[in-house]
Amino acid sequence: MATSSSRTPSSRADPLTREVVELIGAVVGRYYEEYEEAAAEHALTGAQARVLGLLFLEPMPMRRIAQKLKCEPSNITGIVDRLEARGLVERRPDPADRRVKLAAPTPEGAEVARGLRDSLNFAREPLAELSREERLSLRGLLRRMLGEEA
Amino acid sequence: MATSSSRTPSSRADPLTREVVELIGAVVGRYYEEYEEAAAEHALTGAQARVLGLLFLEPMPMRRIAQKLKCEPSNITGIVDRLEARGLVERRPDPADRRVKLAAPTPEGAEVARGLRDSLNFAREPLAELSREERLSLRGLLRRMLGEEA
DNA sequence: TATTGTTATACTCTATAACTATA
DNA sequence: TATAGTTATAGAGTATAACAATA
Repeated sequence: MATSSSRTPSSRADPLTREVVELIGAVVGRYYEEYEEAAAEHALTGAQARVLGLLFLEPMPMRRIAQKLKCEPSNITGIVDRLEARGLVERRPDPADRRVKLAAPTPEGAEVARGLRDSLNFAREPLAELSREERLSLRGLLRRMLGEEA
Repeated sequence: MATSSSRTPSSRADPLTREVVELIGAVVGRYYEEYEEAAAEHALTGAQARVLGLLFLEPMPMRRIAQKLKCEPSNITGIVDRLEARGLVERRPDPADRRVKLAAPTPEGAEVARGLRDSLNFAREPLAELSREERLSLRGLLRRMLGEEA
């Protein structure tokens, strides 16, 4: 299905779409960069920061972290190990199923997660260029792009 | 300058800005995911695909690749090694400075880079939700966000 | 002396496969 | 037997430090 889907014009997108894709790429690069910097300020790797941020929203089983991050469950073991060694996350037993371990942020972990989130909000410099009206417009367009999942 | 910039309100951004930041985060996650998938379809890692895409735009010295990707120059050696081993990139001497090695895509590398770019354009599904007018609007907003660099 | 690219080293992230303890 | 989490392993990306060749 990925190979020969009948028509595959050499220029797949009109210039406008192509340019918008490029601009999104630029935003992605910038966002990613700032996210990594914010994580590093707390001596965390990007992956560790993402896991901590996820658990800050809601404690969950190891397996579900892997699903959210779209990686193999075996990777989560090490990431949570390192977060746990730093006292930012803890593993709790699940009363309902003794196979399951629920990962949850410690109070200190929650504090770091808040700091991370705020750094990121603070690192929203690009948005400062936009007026309130423009941000409303951007919000609408991004919501449309992302469909109903957001 | 990163530590104590006087006022640091606990809620740094208004709800609208905060939501837009979240939406951008969602777009970033989606874009990144699709980029990695497109790279994997060509049996490339994300980093390899980024280097190849960069060289496709313009051959450049190893050092400059590192600057563009914001990583240490020593990392580029290995990435280019692997691309070169696959015949996608070659190292050329710089006539002007014999310390410098210019990395450039081979014809096959250029073809793969084109395929990658087109996959990415094709993976613009989210944009399909928007009308031409909306895409124009989005382009304007993204340009504003990114300042004059885009 | 300073710079370019490389090597050596150590750590993290990643996927795969095999293991354990539960269910 | 199936599932949750782990361990073991190997490959790749990353930063740091030291090195050779060239400027």
